[in-house]
Order: sequence, then structure tokens, then C-alpha cells
Amino acid sequence: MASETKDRILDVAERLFADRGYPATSLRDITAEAGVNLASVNYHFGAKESLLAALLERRFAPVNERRLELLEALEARVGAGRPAVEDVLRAFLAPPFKKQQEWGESGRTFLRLVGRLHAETNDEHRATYLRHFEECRRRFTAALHRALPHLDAADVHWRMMFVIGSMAFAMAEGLTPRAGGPPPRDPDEVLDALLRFAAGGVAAPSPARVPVVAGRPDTPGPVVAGEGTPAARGR
Amino acid sequence: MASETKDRILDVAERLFADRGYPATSLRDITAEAGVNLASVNYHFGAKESLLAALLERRFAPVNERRLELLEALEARVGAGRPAVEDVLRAFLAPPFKKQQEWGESGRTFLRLVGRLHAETNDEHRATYLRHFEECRRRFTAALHRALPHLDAADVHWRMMFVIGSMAFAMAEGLTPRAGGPPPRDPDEVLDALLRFAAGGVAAPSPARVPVVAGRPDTPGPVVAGEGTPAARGR
DNA sequence: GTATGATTGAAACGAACGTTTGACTTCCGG
DNA sequence: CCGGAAGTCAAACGTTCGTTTCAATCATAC
Repeated sequence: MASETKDRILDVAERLFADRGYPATSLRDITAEAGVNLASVNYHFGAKESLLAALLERRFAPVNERRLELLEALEARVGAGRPAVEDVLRAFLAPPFKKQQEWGESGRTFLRLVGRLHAETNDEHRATYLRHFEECRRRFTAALHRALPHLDAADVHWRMMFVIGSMAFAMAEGLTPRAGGPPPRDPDEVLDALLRFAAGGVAAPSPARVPVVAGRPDTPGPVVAGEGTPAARGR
Repeated sequence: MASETKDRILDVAERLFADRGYPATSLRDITAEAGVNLASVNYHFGAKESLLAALLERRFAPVNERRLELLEALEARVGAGRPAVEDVLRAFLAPPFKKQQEWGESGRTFLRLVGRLHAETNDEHRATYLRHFEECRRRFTAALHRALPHLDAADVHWRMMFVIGSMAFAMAEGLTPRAGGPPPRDPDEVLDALLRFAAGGVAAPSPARVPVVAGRPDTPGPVVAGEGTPAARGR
């Protein structure tokens, strides 16, 4: 049935959590703005924490399902071959932006919430949140490694982490209107820019730790070693 | 004089804010762990908010000073010429990692706090925090634009944002030991990996919005257009 | 109509929060 | 030896928090 009260709570909570963060948003703020009784949160969801869980479930499940769907389609397409970096990244990055468009107004709110939650390191909320996300991260890291077999596992892991960071920050900050920057862009353009950046970063030349013999002609040599040249690793 | 109590509060608060977030950390948590009286926070700092400000000032001022120092040195070196993308990025990304090493144990904590604060979008804390950061962001965005004159201002802005996101996430997550991933790496290696990723992403081919006529030979064509090919922009 | 189960309402609960108070130490220049 | 500033301490302030209670209301099936 999904009573109207329940949905109103979810919508308002989503927006306020995205705007102010989870601990800084009180149930009274939520119920007041939603025009429902304070007790109804505990009646419908049991506790504030479970409200967050329900809220994440509602949005995250379809996004991550879609991600894995696209990844499996890609893997079926390339078979034993090597997937293209851009395709792996697109399967990972596109779904949240696409779902956001389906969801209209509250979709944008959702993206901001996702971006924020990636930094809410309270281990309790994390557990709730990461349960949905961790499988995705693992499988896409593996796919990325197949696309970039010359990198070692740790490098792939880090680059995947950088991709997630770019994505989260773009969602949290890029879609929030703020003085100083250009006005928030069309999400499709953000996705486009993000995909280009991520593809460029992920495909960057590998570190010279185990010297990869002249990867590609446009490899601009060692990028690092400045600020007093720290460990001068390998030089 | 910087009484010992004052420093103990700062150190413990830094760690707890980094671990649990600002709103989720109470003054009682801080004072209990620091072994000082509850009232001493308000005595020395006036309010919880001012404690955060003092804490940020202590760490951020030297980092951002160093950033601008390196940027100005770079600009003096290239004169009217075009700075290298890698040099601009290194001037931006290296200082927090370098300072962290100087600061030892609590330096790592500081990095996590920075990463987290980039997502604490409560506009009040942001104001405190961004006052230090905003000038840096603006000047480095400008420098990046000089290094990549073929991009338009909005693209540079977004790529700078992605760089910040990668950095923040790497700091917040990458240095926190967590199940599933490889153990946290030496910060120098993280910086190395981050610099490579950022350089690759920032120098990625520009979007075809205003079709840049065959920028470079390795430009792999439009990266976007999947998931049902949204707007099919420019195709 | 009336009993029944699901929802809403107003009010209160105890706990925890940031902050303030005022007495008590500690230390040092005179 | 003393006066006063600087710092510490336990206790309490008023507020707000998440949660609970219990009566009132609503819908629906008998």
C-alpha cells in the first residue's frame, strides 16, 4: 500500500539528509516539513536509523541492479576478450545519472545524498549503505582490471577509488548551486565530463614501480617526483 | 603559551571529528578522552564551532600557504608561457601529503578530516572551512586553464572539481584501513597514484560540444553515449 | 451498527547535548 | 605574605534529541 505518510516522510527525509546530513537532521524537522505526526516515523520505520536504511534501499537497489545488469551485458558481449575501459566506466557511472532523470526533482536530491554518504564515515551508517555498494565496487574493480591487465591489483583498486571520489564529489558539489562556480549543468553534461575525466585518469600510464616497457607513444614519462622528490622511488 | 590542555583538546577533537564527523562528536566525548574538564572547551575556544575553526586553521593555513607558494614559484618559472598540467596538479596535491608526513600520527588523521569535510555540506561549517580553501581552488583552476587553453572555462572548472573529489576520497577512504581492499599504502604512493590519475583525467580529450577539430591523434572519439544514448549530443 | 485492526494525535519520557555558573586551585609579581 | 589573574572543576542550566505511551480516529469486514 505504501501509505502516503510513509512516502512523504521518505521524500522529505531524503532532502533534509542531503542538505544537512544525517546526524544534523532531527525527526522533528522531517515530520514538521512533511506535515505528519512526529510519532509516525517510529510507527512506520521503527527508528531513525531504519528510516535511513529504507531510504537508501529505495534508491540504491535499482541503481546498483542496473549497474550490474550493464556490466553483465558487457561481459557477455566481450566474452573472454578484454572490455573497453570506457564501457566499464559507463556501466558504473551512467545508472545513477539516468535514474536521477527518471526520478525528477527528488532524483537530484538523491545524487547529493549519495555524494554525501560516501563521506559519512560513521561505521554504523556505512554498514547499511555499503551493503548495497560493496558488491558493485568489487565487481567493477575486477572488470576494470580485465580492461587494464598491465596494472597490478593495487593500482586498479586505487584508480577505482579515485573514480568513486570524482563521482561522489561531482554529485554532492557539482549539482549544488553555489557562488563562485558556473551554474549547475545538465546532468547529462556532468556525466559526459565525468566519463571523460575518469577514462583519462584510469588509463593513465602505470607507475614505474615495475617499469612497464614504454606503454604507449603518448606516455608523458614519470609524472611524480616533486616537492623535494620524496623517496625518488626507482630513479 | 598554548596550554597543554588546549593542545590536548585540539588533538583529540581532530581525531574524533575525523572518525565520527563533527555533529556526531560531543564535547563530552572529546573532554573525556582528552582527560580534561568539560568546561575547558568553552573556556579555551568559546564554543564547539570555534573549536572546529581553530582546528582547521592550525592545519589548513600551512597547507594552503604551501600550495600557493608552489603555484607562484611555478608561475614565476614559466612566465608568460604555458605551465605543465602535471606541475599545476603537483603543486595542488602534494602539500597536504607532505605536511601529513611532517605531522606524523595526527597528520594522517588530518587528511581523513579534510576528506570528510569536503562532504559536510552544512553551510555554516562550510563557510569556516571554505574560507581557507576557496582562494586556492580559484587560483588553481585559473592555472589549470592556462595549462589547458583549448578547454572552455566550464570544463576546467569541472575537471578541477573531479580532482578535488578524487583527492578528498583518497584521503578519507584510502587511508582508512578497511576490509576488502589492500592495506593502506604509504602516503607517497597514494600521492603518486593520485597524481597520475588526475593528470590523465584532466588532460583527457575535450568534449565535442564545440567540436575541437581533431585535437590529438590519440583522441579516442566521443566517450559518452550509452544507456540508451540520452541526448545524442552532436551525433 | 459494531467490532477490529491500522493509523494518527498530543503529550510526555529519559537521555544527551552545548553552554554557563561559581567556587576552588595554582601560580607568580609585588 | 598577599592579591589577582589564569586555569580547573563539579554541578547545573535550558534545550533538543529519539523514542514511547495511550487515547482518538479511520477504514473495513461482519
